[in-house]
Amino acid sequence: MNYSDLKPIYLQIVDTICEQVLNGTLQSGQRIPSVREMAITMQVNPNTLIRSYSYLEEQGIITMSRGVGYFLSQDAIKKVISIKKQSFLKQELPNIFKTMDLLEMDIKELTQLYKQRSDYEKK
Amino acid sequence: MNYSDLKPIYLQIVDTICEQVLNGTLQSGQRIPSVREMAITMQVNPNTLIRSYSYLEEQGIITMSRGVGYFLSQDAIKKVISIKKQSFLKQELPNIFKTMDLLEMDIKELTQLYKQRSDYEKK
DNA sequence: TATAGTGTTATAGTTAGCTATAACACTATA
DNA sequence: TATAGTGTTATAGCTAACTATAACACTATA
Repeated sequence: MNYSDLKPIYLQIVDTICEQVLNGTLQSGQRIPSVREMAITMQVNPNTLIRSYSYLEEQGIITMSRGVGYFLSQDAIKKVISIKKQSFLKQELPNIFKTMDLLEMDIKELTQLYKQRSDYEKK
Repeated sequence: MNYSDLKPIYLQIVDTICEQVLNGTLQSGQRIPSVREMAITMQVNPNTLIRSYSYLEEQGIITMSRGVGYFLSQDAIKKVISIKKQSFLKQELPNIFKTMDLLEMDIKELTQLYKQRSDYEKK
């Protein structure tokens, strides 16, 4: 993991896990790696990882059985998508459009950039 | 000012000042409010504000004369635009496109959202 | 040259985030 | 029931960001 400075590590881990839910690395309903395991994978202190897991639990994306482990909710994918979509539409998008205004960049230019990157970045 | 948690206040202030450069509230070559004044305006400690000003100075957007004050560089607007553009293209845009993939949102949908908000948000 | 207005630095204290380390509590199971 | 693997909590210490407050240094100017 490459952690950036501007976002707390525990939230960056949340993002990583959400991605893994969406891309199928982690499967709905299944158990996810234990706190200690994941802490090692993410090269992070167990306490920090618990923050990530607790956060995901609050959001209803994972659930916990004491002494057993954490599990993805049945509708984990739905939840992740709905949360991501919400924050994209309400928080990120307004900022993006604002920046575009400042840079005097119109939607046409953005479309070009989108298509360009599709040529080589997309799977 | 409404400060968010995820970005240091001094950087949020940097953003605010950059905006004011671009929208003409602050004029190229002119003096900008003193550390103390701006600290009050931004409802922030002078030390914090010095961080913002120092950061802007490093970027070449403002310059300092001891005992006199801070001034916008002659080419402040150019510098702000070039820095913003750089970070938009290299940092933000890739993330935006990535999120769009995750949400299975295509450029068409984004264009619609862009045009919608134009109807009521834009000046 | 005194002074008001600049920027600057220092001290001390708070908080959030993170770390290392250790101990504790619960559960499944051999 | 012992034990290995879960999650949990606690202690102590670090750093970055921020705050309050005060003192210091430089510059323009009355």
